[in-house]
Amino acid sequence: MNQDFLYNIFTDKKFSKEEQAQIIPKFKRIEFSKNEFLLEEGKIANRYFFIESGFVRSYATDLEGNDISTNFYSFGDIVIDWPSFFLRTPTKENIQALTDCVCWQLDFETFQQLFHSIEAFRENGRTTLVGSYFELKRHSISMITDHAKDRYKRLMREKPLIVQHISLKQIATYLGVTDTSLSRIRKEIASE
Amino acid sequence: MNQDFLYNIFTDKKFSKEEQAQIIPKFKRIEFSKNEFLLEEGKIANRYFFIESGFVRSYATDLEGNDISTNFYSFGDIVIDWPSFFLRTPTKENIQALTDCVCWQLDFETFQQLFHSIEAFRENGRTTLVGSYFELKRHSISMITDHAKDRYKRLMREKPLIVQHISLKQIATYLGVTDTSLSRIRKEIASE
DNA sequence: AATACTTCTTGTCATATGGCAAGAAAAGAA
DNA sequence: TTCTTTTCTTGCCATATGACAAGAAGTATT
Repeated sequence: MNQDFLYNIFTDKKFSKEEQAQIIPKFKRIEFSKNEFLLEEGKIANRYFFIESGFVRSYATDLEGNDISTNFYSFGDIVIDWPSFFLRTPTKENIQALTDCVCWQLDFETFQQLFHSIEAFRENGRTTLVGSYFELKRHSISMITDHAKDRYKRLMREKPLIVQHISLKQIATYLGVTDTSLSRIRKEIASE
Repeated sequence: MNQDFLYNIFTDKKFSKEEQAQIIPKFKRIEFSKNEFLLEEGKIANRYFFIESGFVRSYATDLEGNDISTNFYSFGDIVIDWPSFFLRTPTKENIQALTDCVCWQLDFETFQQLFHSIEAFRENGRTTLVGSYFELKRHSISMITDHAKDRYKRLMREKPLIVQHISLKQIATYLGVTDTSLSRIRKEIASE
């Protein structure tokens, strides 16, 4: 039950000792086995997580039943379905452990209590959400302006751990290409 | 200086009379002429707006200097660069009036004061931000799963005003196609 | 080690969309 | 109105990427 991990999320720089003492003990350690779901499509996200170890993927399912990776998560990342968590609506995504994981979770009700009572906590939460928004927009613009190869190169540069640990097919849907194409792209890059 | 418009944004359902009285007078009416910028790349967004009338577009500029529409705004919409406004960083987008506009603006400092003092205001703000996130994700997934023609049809269905008032070129970059392609798509749809 | 299963690679061919350029149409300026 | 500029359409050809299928490589299971 070592909470050191959480002290690196809610750091001294942003939170007073008292605030840390109010926030950190509210998180509950939870383990997921490989392939287990952190959240399933259709359910309301009643909690969110920080990942201490392991890899996680979120994905949406299109009309033909193909899944599209929407994000990958690893050490230190927050895993949350923002719309479902805050709008209290059924999620459209699945979030699944790709490996065994250790996470720290907080439920919605506790979140609300902290959010409305601790200014630093809500500033921090807002910053995190806006950070996710920013990343999503970058990805979205990249889908328009960049070719598949450049998108893959950027992913390699910015999230090398993902590229190393996640299967080609799952990365391909994240980049908006087929696994066939991504395999060819990898080949080209290897011979550059 | 008729504030009826703002009472439809901060409705009775979500805000008490007292809260409305604290919030609404803080907004300042402002007009923009066609082509005027509400925000320019490189600057920090120190305010945001609600549009009472007119059309607005936000766009990013890629490496070759082409602009990519990231969003369109009309009556009742909030116009804000979330990352720049909240992270206090220079924006990467331009936001420009496509027609003469009437807006209501709130500056960051005033926003902060309201955000931290009125619970309903911050719940509302959070909801709005998450709504934007959700829309962005839908658009992003649509870029991967749908063909250009379907993306255009959806835009026609969901934002008919945009399709009617915004130029083909600007819609094209939003949909991630060339103006040439969009012109052909329109032709096909017309003959269906 | 042998079997089954999933993931990755590679070939062939198809197709959605891009690039470029020339007009046509529409909008704005004089 | 006339002139100018911008926006939109259309033709021709190029190309990035998809679809499908077969095999290879890797991983898991017994």
